[in-house]
Amino acid sequence: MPSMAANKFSRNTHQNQTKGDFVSRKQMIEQQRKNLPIAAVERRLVEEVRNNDTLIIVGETGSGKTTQLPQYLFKWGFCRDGGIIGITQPRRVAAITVAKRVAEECGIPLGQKVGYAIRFEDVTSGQTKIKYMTDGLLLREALLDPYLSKYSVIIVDEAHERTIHTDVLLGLLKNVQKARSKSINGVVNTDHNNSNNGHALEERIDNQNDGILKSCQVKKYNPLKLIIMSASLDARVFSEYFGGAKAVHVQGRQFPVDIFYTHKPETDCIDAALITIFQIHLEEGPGDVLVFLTGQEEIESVERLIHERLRQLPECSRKLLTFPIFSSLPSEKQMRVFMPSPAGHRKVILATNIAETSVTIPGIRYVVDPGLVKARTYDPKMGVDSLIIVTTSKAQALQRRSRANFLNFYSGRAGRDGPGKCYRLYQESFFEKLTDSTLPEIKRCDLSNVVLQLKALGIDDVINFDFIEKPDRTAVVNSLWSLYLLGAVTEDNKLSDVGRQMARLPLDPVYSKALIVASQFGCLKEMLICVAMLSVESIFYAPREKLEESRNALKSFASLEGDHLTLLNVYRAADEFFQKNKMVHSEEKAEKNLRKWCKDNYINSRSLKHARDIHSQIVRNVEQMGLRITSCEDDTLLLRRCLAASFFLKAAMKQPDGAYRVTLSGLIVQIHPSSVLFRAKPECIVFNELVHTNHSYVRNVSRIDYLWLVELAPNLYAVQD
DNA sequence: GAGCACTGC
Repeated sequence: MPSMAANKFSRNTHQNQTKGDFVSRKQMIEQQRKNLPIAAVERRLVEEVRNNDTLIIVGETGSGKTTQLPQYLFKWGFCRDGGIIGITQPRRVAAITVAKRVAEECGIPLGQKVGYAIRFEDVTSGQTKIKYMTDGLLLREALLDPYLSKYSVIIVDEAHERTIHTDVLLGLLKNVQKARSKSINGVVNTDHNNSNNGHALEERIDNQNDGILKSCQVKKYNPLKLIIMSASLDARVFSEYFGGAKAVHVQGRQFPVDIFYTHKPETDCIDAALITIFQIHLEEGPGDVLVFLTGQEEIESVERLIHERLRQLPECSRKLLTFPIFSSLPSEKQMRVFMPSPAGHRKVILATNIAETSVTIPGIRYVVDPGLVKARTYDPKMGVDSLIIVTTSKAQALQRRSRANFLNFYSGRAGRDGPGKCYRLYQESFFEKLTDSTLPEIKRCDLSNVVLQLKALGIDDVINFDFIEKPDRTAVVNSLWSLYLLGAVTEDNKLSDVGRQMARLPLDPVYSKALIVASQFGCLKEMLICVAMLSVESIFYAPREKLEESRNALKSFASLEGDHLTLLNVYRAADEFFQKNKMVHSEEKAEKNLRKWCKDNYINSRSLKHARDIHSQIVRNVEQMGLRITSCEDDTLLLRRCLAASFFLKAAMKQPDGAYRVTLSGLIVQIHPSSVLFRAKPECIVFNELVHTNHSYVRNVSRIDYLWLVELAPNLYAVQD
């Protein structure tokens, strides 16, 4: 009996136990590594990397490419000249968990040879040779070290996801690679076809610091090896982008999943999902169910309907438990999906696409996929974000199917308990019509930050930048225009000194500018808090069943002057509570009490923590920039004038019918119901977010005086007749 | 009267 053996074992001395565990664990890891599909092609892969400056690796999930390839490259000498192997991930959790696993495989503590770096957390050291990080972080590093000189190999993982960071990074790396190989050959590129950006990088280094270029000519950077890893159905896009780079395929290993389609099109997705859930529950063998829904509202109504129908079933068939999960759900409630179901019970997890990649839930055998997703789109002309429900791509459908990882969890062996099952609530012919992959993010979001970053990297001609896929031209032009209005670029489209300062801050350009404006107004202390709070997801948490309580809690922080001052009040109250606690308790205990305080006040503690982290980071940033952090104390009028001076691009005037007209675009909008000004309806407002859902809503709103706009942004505003 | 998912020296 395994459990008895374990008991006996634990009675051994501590030393023996550790040693015994260590040896067996080590052997187990060795065995697992050898069994990975990628292990069979180690030598070949290393040869391909040696022979190709850029290599595309297409590996299905379960191939082991993310954990193994960096170790192979290290073993075969790709760090010999002191270079580092950098591996980028689109998500923080992935960077952390993979780094931990690789350190364990190497049998060394994390942060030595193997480490990771993400925002707010750097677990690397001088010895680190294999560094996992987020792609956004590598972009930031490039601002300080345009040649990315410490890396000998950069691996861009999950490139098929085509996040905005990945796309910008690919363009940048292409330039860096070109510039570094030129530094060796000492040859000026005469290839006019594509020389624009490579030159830009050199010119920038020329202009900025002769020392760097000289040292680079002397030092002669090693060529940069680039590896693009993708699980894409189609490697051609990457290969063509990198001048016909070689692509190799690595086999994956997935647990078998049977796919079922409907016979006819479904008109009511919620109803179809419910029927499927109960069909699985009543007719199928053990295993939990994962249902993909579009948002919180849909999740909550499906949950209600499941409970209603359960009550109509006989007692013995009611052993079904529901667990919602979506991003704004507080962490402790999110965690519930990981609890094993009580004996004899089946779990149904109702999830948004958070469960597609970000959260891996063990024990799922059945996936229900209605084929829909709520996605963000952006209208560059109006500056409006929209959340619309669209069909998934084929790649998304495959990803959802792969979440049926039941066997992985219970036995680690395929085949023993039969395959997983994926129920697609549409017809097979419908699947064939889906697009291969999701529209890259760069085609559907505001680009002012991307444009600012590229300019800070010395790429002035952003419109002609060699993107893997060009963003909408008007989106780039409009970003340039708003950066010009913010004073970040000059009339001849060059980065200004203010723009260079703004680019150093890890914030939306409008918020970076607000800090600079606030330092002139003497309210930087307050603006640092506002901007940190505006940079995170919703601070307030209002569960449907406790709407009244949460509304009362909000009242104690609410300011009649607007959401910005309300957010400031929340931050100050939380900070005061925390500081008082720290005087009598340990830091850890104080943090725990703060989480409790958040819960009592219907505040999302994860969001608040994030805001506090951002706050301390940008405080350091502005100090380095030499800005003085002065406070306006209780002069909220001054602070609101500063908000007007900072957010003048997003102002709106009340109309006779109570709606608002956005001053620059003419768009008619409503104040979002979550705003403290929802009922007050002041004459003139500034706001930070414009999202179209059922209506066009503005969020994070403050009351201002129209005359302030005339005074503080005279180029755009005149006295009204 | 309402909130897809990520990310930043």
